[in-house]
Amino acid sequence: MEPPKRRRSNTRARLLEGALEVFAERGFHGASVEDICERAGFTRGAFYSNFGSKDELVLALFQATTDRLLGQIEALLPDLANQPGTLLDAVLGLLDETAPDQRQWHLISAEFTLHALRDPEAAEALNKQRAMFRKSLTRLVEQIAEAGGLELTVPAEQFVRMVMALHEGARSQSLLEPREVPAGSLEHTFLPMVLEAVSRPSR
Amino acid sequence: MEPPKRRRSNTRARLLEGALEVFAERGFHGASVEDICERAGFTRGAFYSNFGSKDELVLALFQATTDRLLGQIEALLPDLANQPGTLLDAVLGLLDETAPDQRQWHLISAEFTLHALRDPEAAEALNKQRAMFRKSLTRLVEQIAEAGGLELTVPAEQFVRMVMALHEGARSQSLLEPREVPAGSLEHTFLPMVLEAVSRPSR
DNA sequence: TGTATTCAATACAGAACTGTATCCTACTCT
DNA sequence: AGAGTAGGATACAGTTCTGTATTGAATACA
Repeated sequence: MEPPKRRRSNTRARLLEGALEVFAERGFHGASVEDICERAGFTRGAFYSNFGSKDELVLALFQATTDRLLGQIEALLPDLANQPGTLLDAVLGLLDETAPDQRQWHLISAEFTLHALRDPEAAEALNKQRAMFRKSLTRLVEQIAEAGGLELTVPAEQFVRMVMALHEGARSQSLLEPREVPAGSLEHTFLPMVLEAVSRPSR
Repeated sequence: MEPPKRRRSNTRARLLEGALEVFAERGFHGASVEDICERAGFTRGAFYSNFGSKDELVLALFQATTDRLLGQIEALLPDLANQPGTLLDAVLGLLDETAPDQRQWHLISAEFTLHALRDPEAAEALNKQRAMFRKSLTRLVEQIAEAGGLELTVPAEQFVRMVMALHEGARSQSLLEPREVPAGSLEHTFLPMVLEAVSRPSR
């Protein structure tokens, strides 16, 4: 058998993964601890040996996704900043590649957001995560703009907020009506216009 | 005492109202039938005398909000279409005035959407409601554009989809960070640019 | 005025869920 | 090889929730 530490952390990881799936399927309240354990191939004994409560699991899961997000950004940023392609390709690429499974990620993300809108502590955690993500995107925008000889007429962060807002709303529509709103269609139609409107050649 | 029919429908209305509040506070799964009854000032007897189950209540509540929305739109459209103001003022005005309590409406709306993303039947109902709302907005846009001598270079419905997506994402940010993102700020900053980009004087 | 009916309250049965306490198994370390 | 330990399974207690069945009160109607 495996050494115990690796075994334990593996169990924990599988429980977190199971929680991600089950939360996406049924929501936080709708998913029972037993559902999660079953999905991960364990019983509640394993769960309470790794987490103090369901609430604690939610926090841990949030932290885990935050860490994963951070790691992915660090891995992707250098490529996107230097490699060819337009500013928007880079920004939308980062948004998409950090959410490999669009549907699951959106469900979890919406669930977290809803939770945060009701719980100030969760809101703080979520806002920190979003601020971090936004900052990465903002820097990416600034770098590419400068490299391309462009100057923005609004703060880059404001522009990024707008992109994130549109992306979130558009994803919701795409998931609800995949035929009518193909993924990314709204972004690709309108964001070039916005970028055009807020940028000019730097002197 | 009241005549029984009025009494009954009043009870039903109060239960729906209570459900709206409690759902907004705790979410669908988090709110128990008893919570809802207590909020409305009744016991579960009243509830099961008016609704067959919690699921049925959710459907009824959705239908009720849909009806309310429809009524409000009909009341507002004539004013907005004819009275002065820009196209964007009219569109954003309609979006805002149909959601008097931004926070509660967003919570309920997000909850419904999440529900619909997991339940095809709910998705169909939600899509119908959204289609109706979108159609009203689209016609409003078309009317005002024509009256103002403007021509859109993209389908009006596509433009409206984009406005709705941005509005939804922006509202989420505003509720999470009211100080950093005042309500409506993203829309008012960027939508004029988009409109400028997709419209031209009609020949 | 008396009877029937409607609506909501109360009492209750059954299910599901959380969290705890105990036990068992497999690995570690000497 | 044998003792100790950690991780996970099993069994259980207590709570909470949904939904039903019954009861009581107020109104309509004859």
